[in-house]
Amino acid sequence: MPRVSDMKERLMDAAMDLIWENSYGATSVDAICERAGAKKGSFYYFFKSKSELAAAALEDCWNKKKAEMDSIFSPTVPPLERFDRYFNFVHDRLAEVQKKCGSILGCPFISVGSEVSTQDQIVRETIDRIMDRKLNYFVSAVRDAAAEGVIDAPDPVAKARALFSCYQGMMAQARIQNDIELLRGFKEVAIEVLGVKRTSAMSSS
Amino acid sequence: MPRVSDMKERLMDAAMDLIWENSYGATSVDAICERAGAKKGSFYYFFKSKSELAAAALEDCWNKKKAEMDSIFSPTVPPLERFDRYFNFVHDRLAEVQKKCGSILGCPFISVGSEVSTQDQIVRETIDRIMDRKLNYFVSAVRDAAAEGVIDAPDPVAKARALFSCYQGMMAQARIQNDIELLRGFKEVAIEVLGVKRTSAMSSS
DNA sequence: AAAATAGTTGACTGGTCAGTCTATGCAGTT
DNA sequence: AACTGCATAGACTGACCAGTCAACTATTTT
Repeated sequence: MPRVSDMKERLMDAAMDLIWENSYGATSVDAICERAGAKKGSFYYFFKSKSELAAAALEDCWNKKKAEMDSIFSPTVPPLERFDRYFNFVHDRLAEVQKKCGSILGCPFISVGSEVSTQDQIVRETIDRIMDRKLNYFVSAVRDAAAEGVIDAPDPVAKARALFSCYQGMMAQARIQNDIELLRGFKEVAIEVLGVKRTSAMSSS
Repeated sequence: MPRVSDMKERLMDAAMDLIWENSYGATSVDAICERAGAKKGSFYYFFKSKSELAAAALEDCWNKKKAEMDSIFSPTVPPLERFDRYFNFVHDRLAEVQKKCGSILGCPFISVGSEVSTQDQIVRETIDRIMDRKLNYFVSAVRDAAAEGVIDAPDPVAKARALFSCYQGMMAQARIQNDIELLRGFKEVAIEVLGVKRTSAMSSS
């Protein structure tokens, strides 16, 4: 086999960075190439359009996060503690990114999804799929919590979806207001949304 | 005084329609002009940039909604019923828009806000202000509900914000999935987030 | 070393973008 | 009829946009 290249990776990473920080519409192919150190030709050698690259970049971004998600939402961890760990993890990650770029960027899937949903079916469907996979971690945790009797959840999917939406909403607001403090108190909101019984609160880290 | 023109209004309406249906980035000044039946010269006679028009259009959109909000959230209405009416109102409105344009568009402030927050301070601040005013309706209702004893709310602002985020998150998801059904069951979520006491549920319309 | 595969280069195209400018129309005032 | 303030017209600019293409380079296989 001839030489191998990491350019495809670099293009996806560059795209993800720029799209997350700015937006899909405000990110040009030229800008992506510049950041990746690629020329136009290379871009269109690996991807047949900007929208296909965006879909690939989002998918790739998810795949990189997946291992961490599996660890945080491991069935060996008590279900409510999974949420606790997850919210802390996201908070720390956003704070870290803020140091680099000066802004709270929130969840890229929600931002980009809202932006392109009516215009770009490829990207829309990719995000739809990713969000669904993300939701499933919540569903399992809610189910396990109900099985342990720490919450009541006659409809675990509905309850998981409620918590999920709530979290996504908070992140969108945090991005708009550029204020991470909104996410700080999310654990209390989660307890209320889940309807955690008074005897079995989450750890108070 | 010479002739009066409704062109400024028409430009704002056209901009709002296009931006809500597509996105800020995907909406060109030319497209706005075409829909408003205006020429470039008129556009730049009334607004000094695209971003200033967007801010004006969003502000104008809010002002048009304000009267309806005042009526829905009137202090003469029992506090929990205010939420009930509001969620129904938004649901019906989104369903109506869907008939015209084929998509569930969600909340324009959240979508546009997430899109432009890191790039356009004028628009960002406008949306920030609007969201805050919107939140205040929630805060008053939560306070009134607490005063009546139908919920416990040691921190009414936090509770209102939690419900608000939750609702915004659901709308963002409804847009991405193009599915209004997500909003149908929001009343039950609201009851849980607010922690409504079992004796005082919302009306079951 | 020749061939084949995998990746790179950068000039180029044609269209669209936000924004500018000068000329013009239209109504009420003097 | 001339003046004045508001509003419209639409051609124009130069930057930038996504995407194309034919020539080129580097590595491995035969």
